[in-house]
Amino acid sequence: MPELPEVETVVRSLEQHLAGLEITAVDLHMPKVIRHPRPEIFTEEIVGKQFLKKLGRRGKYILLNLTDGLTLVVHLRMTGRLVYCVAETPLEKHTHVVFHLNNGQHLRFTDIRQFGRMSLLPTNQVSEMSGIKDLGPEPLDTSFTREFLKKEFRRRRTRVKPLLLDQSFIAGLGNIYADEALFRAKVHPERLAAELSPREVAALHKSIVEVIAGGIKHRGTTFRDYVDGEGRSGSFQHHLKVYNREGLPCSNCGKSIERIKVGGRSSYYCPYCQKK
DNA sequence: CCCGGCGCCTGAGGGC
DNA sequence: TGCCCTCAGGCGCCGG
Repeated sequence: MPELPEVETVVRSLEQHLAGLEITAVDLHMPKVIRHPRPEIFTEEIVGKQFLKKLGRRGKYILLNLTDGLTLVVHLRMTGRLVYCVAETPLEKHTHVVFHLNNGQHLRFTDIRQFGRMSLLPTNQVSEMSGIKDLGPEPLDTSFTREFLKKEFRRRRTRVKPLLLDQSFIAGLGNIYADEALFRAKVHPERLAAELSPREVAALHKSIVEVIAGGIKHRGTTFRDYVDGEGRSGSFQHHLKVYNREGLPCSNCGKSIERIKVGGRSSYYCPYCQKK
């Protein structure tokens, strides 16, 4: 389930391969993944364009910048993969889009669950795209300050876990990194955001930044589906303290990690270290 | 504003 | 070398 660190890793790994390459043809095996424009127009417009040196990311959205002022926006959702590979690589099952490149290689989009989507639009319209327009600050941006978190938490009437998953509040956190950040800050996922102490908010701010930076440093978390732009797994799963660790001992106190539903999502936490 | 629930999908894993 | 059911969770959408 690609979250900010996974998406950032994909972008960085693709950047070094795609710069300057031209898209010569597109095989569209699953037209519904193209959200905009209509599939036929999509192919027509993207063929002949080259990837720029600098690709981008906003929240969990991959921004593949192209010549002629266009950007290919890709969201991997749950099981999507965007991988650069030699053309001879056997077509993996669930390969929905193949971009042929002028060096004979491929950029392939595969997605078991078919939730992932892509759009082609003018670069200057990306920030206004639905899904991107309302994103909150990037956790690693200078705009994501302790004061921002304090101010926003104070006026929200919701529990802290769903708030961390709300992309219009902070961009890029998903279930894994939200649970890890809460554990490291010793905050119970069901606590009301407005009721956190200044000390807790400060700790949570710090732990969000640390856990996201740690995820990027270890090239993402791979449980099953996630790989980077070269098909390589990440290793942050070895550094997780609570996520997917139900019944295992807490690294801090030794008590058993528990799983509850908060806002309809699994939340892993330590009932001793993260008191309600 | 805020919440819960559904739909989209496939495959893994548990119970029997 | 089964079968059925639940669940995994990102996001858009809908209704209360």
